[in-house]
This record gives sequence, structure tokens and C-alpha cells, in this order.
Amino acid sequence: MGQNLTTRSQDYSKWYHELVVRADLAENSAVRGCMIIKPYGYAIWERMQAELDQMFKDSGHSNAYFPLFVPKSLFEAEEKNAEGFAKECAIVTHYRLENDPDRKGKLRVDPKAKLEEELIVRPTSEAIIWSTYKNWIQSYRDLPILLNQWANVVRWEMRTRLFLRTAEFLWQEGHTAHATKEEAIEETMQMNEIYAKFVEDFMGIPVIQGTKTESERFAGAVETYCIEALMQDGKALQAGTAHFLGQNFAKAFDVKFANKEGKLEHVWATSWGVSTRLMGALIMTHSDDKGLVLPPNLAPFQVVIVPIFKGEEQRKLVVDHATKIYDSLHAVGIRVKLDDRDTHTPGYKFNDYELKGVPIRLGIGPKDIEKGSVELARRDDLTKSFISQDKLEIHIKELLKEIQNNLFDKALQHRDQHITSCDSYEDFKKVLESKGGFIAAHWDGTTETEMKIKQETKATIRCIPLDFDKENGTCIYSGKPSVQRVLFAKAY
RNA sequence: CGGGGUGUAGCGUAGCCCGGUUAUCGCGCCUGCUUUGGGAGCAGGAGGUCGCAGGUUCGAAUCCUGCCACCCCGACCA
Repeated sequence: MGQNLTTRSQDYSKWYHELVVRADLAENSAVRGCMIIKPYGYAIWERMQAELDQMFKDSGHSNAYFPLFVPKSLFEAEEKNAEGFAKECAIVTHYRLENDPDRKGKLRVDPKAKLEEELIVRPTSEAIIWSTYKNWIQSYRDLPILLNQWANVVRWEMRTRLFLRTAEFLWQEGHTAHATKEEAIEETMQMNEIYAKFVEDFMGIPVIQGTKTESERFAGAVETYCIEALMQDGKALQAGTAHFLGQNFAKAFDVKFANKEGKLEHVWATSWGVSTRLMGALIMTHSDDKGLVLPPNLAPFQVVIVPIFKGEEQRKLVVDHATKIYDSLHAVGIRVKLDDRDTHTPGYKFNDYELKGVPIRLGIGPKDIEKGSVELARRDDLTKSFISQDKLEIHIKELLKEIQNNLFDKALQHRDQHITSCDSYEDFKKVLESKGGFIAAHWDGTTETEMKIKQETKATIRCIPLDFDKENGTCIYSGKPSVQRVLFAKAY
């Protein structure tokens, strides 16, 4: 066994070890490249789900659910999409096992139970959804369709990496159908904007919005919008994508609608998704050597109360008092946990909640009860102070906001310090090796140049940022003219 | 799929080269007492198909063959 969770980066390996093995976030299962998400890790995912789901609904979307299996004939309908995923599919070929006559107590696949048509375990659901939309859409009155599903998908990657690239992962995928190109593009950009807002405001991770180059684009998309984040080790991570699919899927699945003039047109499509990869982004953005650091907006509990006592008599006194504090915080909507277990020492709990990343810890013992104070420890800056129990809930509400902002600001500062403009290839390579991070450089717009740079440096174009100003220059590699800088980085 | 590595208790490991009593140590777990304001101490205890299958041998965790799984590097990718 000896599950080794290290990766290329030393720092990252430390986090994995701390967080995955000891923080009970998750651990690899026996299934190749899959992960078990333990309860505390799942609680974080549930927080993400809850917030995102509300944002989707607020922007007019509804949830639905489609099958896990995609018949091969449907899967291959959109050529580029099929080609893009063909090399990483799990395929169901049989539907029954039988006793193995040669090995007692063992099972084998029943050769008689071969499926007429193989089923693909969805790597993404465009195919099955568009073959369904075909039957749901006749008229412009049926549009738009704005659906999302929370689901698991399987991509049989050659190489997996916990959280960032597991063979099976949880995600949400939105699939929308529109009457016009403009409306579909607007939807794509809106969803990318929602992702950016969620990741920045709730997860405290600053992102750059942009579009992907042709080679990095989703298979079957006309344009891929994305949010890119920068991890503490200087590597970039794609945190979410929103695709404008044009009419590619409508044509592949023959989805037409009658417009107001009575003419048939293919519908316009989008799809968008974020996954449990975001939990990896969270870990790699905020964590330190003591473990996870959770932004208050996302934390399953924002405050933990640790009572300190000796003996049963004190325990009752202190826990009664701690319960009152719990009630006052709970009453104003703070997610709070009171850990009154007597099976673990306070010191153990202090360390445990630091590992779990709880933003604020309150310690209360007999001395505090006498003085009317409480010990408050912040996870973000690891400071401790004694504060009055008076108006504690108001103070903590403010502090949670402050911690949320502080985490975002720290990450933003780190990110901005790691965006470097380079005007020569020499400079580009030097910065990439020594400092890492994003490099803003001119590029001639060709896939050929992009590939050569990738081969030589391992850096890829993360995105063409939406908010970069137009600026004439020359490509750092080919010397050909360029109208805008793009962002390069080594990426996960 | 190529190259390299690892597999011993829930976790981390020693032993393997050079075969030989009852398989080492730490964490964790259980019991008791003392503890409890930063991962408690002492005493006692439980827990093992040494990845799987063959082979060599009087004797295999150790040597040989095959298989499997996992990790790292590459190609591929959210």
C-alpha cells in the first residue's frame, strides 16, 4: 500500500499529505484513479453545490438529470466531440456475470450477454442531452432551454491526479439551447461570469476570464470561455469553462425549430461546467503547512467552540456556558459547531480544526467564565486574542467578512505578483524557470507557434484574457505581428 | 502505452543484497489509573493470507518465474 500522494511540486505534496491523509478530505480508493470523498470533504462540496445551484436558478436555469450511459451511435454523432473523448472512455460491453466453471467461487463475464450496441459511460453529456432536446424543440416558443445537471462523469485518463484529474469526478454541467447566436454567446459569457463571481466571492480565489486558443478549446465548441487561477506554486489551473457550441450539436443531432416566419433553423447551443477540481484549487490556493484554510463563505462550519475543563463539575459549567455562546451565534446565522467531546484533549482539537481549516476557533474555560472573555484564534493569520463575550456575535460576523476578504486579497496579491510581461523568448524562458506564474506575451495566433512553445518550455496558452487592452506587438517566438498579449503558464 | 520505482497491521515503516527461533519500530486502536488553556503520561493488551499464483529449498517476507495493483516521469487531459 503506502499510498503515495506526492506530485511534482514539493509544496503540493506536503498539502496532499496533510490534507488528504490526515485531514480526512479524501483518499484514493482501490478503483483506478478514483477518489473517495470523506464526509468533511463532501460537506465542502455541498457548500459549493448549494451556492452555485442558487446562482444558476437566479439566472433562470433548472436542474434535470440524464442517463449515465450513452449508446455509441449517439456518442459518435458529433464528430469532433467524439474524436476528442474517444481515447478516454469507459465502455460497457456486457450486462451479466456468471460462475466461472474453471475457478470455483469466481465470476466471469458471460460471453452470451454481449450488448448489441456498446454503451459509453458519459465523459460529458452533450450527446445524450442533444438527442433528447431534438424531441423537445419544435418552435421558437420552446426556446430557450436552460438546464443543468449535477452528475458524475468518467474520463479514463492515462494519468490521474487526486482532485485535479480523477477518472470519475463530480460536476455540474449546464446545457442550453437558444434561437439566436447572439443569445447563446450572451449565455456563455454570463455563465463564465457566474463562475468567476462564485470562485472569487465564495472560494476567495482570484481568476482571469478569457477564451481558449483553438488547440485548447473543448472538442466540438466554437469558442471556449474559461476562468484561470494561479496556485501558490506558480502553476495555473483551469477552474471552470463555458462553451459556445454554435450549431455544431444541433446539426449533428438534427435539432431544428420553426422561427416566427415559419422557417426551420438549427438551434444555437452552450454548455458549461465546474467540477470537484475546484476543491483542488481551494487547497492549492489557501492552504499552509498546518493544513487546509477555508474561506468563511465556504466553510461547513465557520466557528468552532472548544470548551476547556477539568473534571465533570467543571465540564458541566463550561459546556453550559459554551452552549449559550453557541446559541447566540447560531441565532444570527453563523455556522457554528460546539465540540464538547471529553474523549479528546483541547490541544488535540486545536490542531484538528486547524487541519480542517475552520476560520475561527473559540476557546472557553473556567478562567474565561470568570473574566467574561473568550479566546479567539484566527485560521488565516494564526493570531490569538482574548475578547469580551459581550456582543460576540456582532464581532464574529465582522471578523468572518474580514477573513474572507483577507484570504482573497492575499491570493490576489500573490497572483498579481506572478503575472510578468515578457517581450523576448529568452526572457520568457528565464521567467518561466525562475519565477513561474503567468506570462503576458505577444503571440502570432497560430497553433504551430503555440505547439512549439509548449514542446520547448511546457508552457501553454492558458487564455486570451477578455480584459487585456489591444496592443500592437510582435510574437515572442516567430516575430510576426500580434494585436494582443495572451497569458502563458505551466498548468496542472 | 513507453521508462523508472514500490507493495510487510488502519497509517507510516525496518528486515530482503547475504534464506534459519515467536516478522521490527512509531502513530493510531482497546483496558486501567493519573490527566485536560496547543496533538497527555504511565502500565498492560489486541491487531499480520509479508500484493497474488507458481517454483527452488529441510526451511522463503528474503532467491527465481508469471501476474496484479499503486506511485513518479513522459504522451493525453477539466
